Amino acid sequence: MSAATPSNHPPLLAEAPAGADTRTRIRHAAARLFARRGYAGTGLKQVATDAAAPFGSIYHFFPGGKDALAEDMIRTTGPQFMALVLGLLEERADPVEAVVHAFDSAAEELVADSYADGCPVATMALDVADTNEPLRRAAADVFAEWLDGGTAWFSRHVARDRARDLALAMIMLTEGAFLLGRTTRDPGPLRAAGRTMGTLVQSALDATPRGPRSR
Amino acid sequence: MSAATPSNHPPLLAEAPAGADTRTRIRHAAARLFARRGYAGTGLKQVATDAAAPFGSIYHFFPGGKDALAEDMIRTTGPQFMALVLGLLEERADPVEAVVHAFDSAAEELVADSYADGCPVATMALDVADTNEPLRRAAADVFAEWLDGGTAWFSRHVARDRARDLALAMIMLTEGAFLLGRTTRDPGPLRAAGRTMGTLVQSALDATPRGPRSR
DNA sequence: GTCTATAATACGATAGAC
DNA sequence: GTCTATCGTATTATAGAC
Repeated sequence: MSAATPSNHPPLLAEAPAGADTRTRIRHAAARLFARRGYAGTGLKQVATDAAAPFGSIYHFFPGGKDALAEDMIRTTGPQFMALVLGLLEERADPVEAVVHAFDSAAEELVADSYADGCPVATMALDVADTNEPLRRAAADVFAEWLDGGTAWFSRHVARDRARDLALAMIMLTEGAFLLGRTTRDPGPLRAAGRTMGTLVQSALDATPRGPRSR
Repeated sequence: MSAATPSNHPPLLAEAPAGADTRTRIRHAAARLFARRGYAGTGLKQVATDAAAPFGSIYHFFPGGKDALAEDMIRTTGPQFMALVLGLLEERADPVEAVVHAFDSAAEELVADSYADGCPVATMALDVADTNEPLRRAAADVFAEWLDGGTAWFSRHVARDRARDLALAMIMLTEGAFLLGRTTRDPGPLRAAGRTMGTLVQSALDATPRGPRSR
């Protein structure tokens, strides 16, 4: 029923659409660069170049400068990334198959884009965790939303406290798998993370003998 | 038997010893800054300042400049970090208790250092994965060593293919937990990762009815 | 070996013409 | 709103005195 689109994944970090306006082009270029090169490693000059926009336009649309652009990027790509994962989970009805499938799909995409794009907020989060409090909070808010959303999803199958731990494990395994996958240029970690999540979901299901929600 | 030292953890990213020579002071200062602020976010001038060393000494001891310093940092702190984790695992005889205890200890340390220090190579790895091939390879080598070491450790209790997946899960959960913990300023993810690893090890043990090694 | 001065370049940010 | 020129200030790296 819900297994609709097989794999027409949203671009997420793709270039801006053809006739996009300047502001949109800047946002897309910044998202790509921040995700791939980190906060300090991204220069606004290159953002303007990649966006085919004049340098001054960055400060016209984002008066807060680099920090405003970075916070906008974290708060927009964060929810998009969660929506993408939740969409993959919906492609399989069985929860064990769903998590395995989601990670397998992520593994395919990582290979497809030459190991360039993983989690759009992880690099930024580590870069700013100790140096930029507003950006750290933005990343923390994103992770908190992910945890809520993941807990809600797993709560359809297991008790809430177990669902929360499953959601946490899902986020941590995703982040760790992308870190290893991008660094070693190997989709294996993502697939292994899928197998691991399958085991964890199965264990939680086994410990939840009744119907979907126990309360 | 092996449960010797309770928690006298090595410093890892601490300042250089009192009478340390210039080269050692530079290495320690660079390790701290690279781990906390990332590759592009770390300036060699500040490395010299923190090391209480003249700026030119950096290029005297590390003719390769910033890249040489960074690669040295990755290849030295990487094995140190694995040794620290393996040491924590040795503090409990039962493998399930061992992984739970290791993550609980890591959670304590993260709080103790005000959420500053997590994995010393993760931030660097994400920063350079797409921009600096030699450093990316250095980080990949470190992760490969961790995987081998972790597989060997879990192979004492379960079959080798299961041990490898457990080691992968341990690395990924560790990285994900430090990412979430540092970003949200919460030791909860590390403790949750410990519970999750405990579940996984128990599942693997249940599937390995015979003695320690099945082959 | 230790330390300083400086070169060459890139950065974020701003001013101001159009 | 679009675009360019420029201001300070960082950066990495080097040259050279001591």
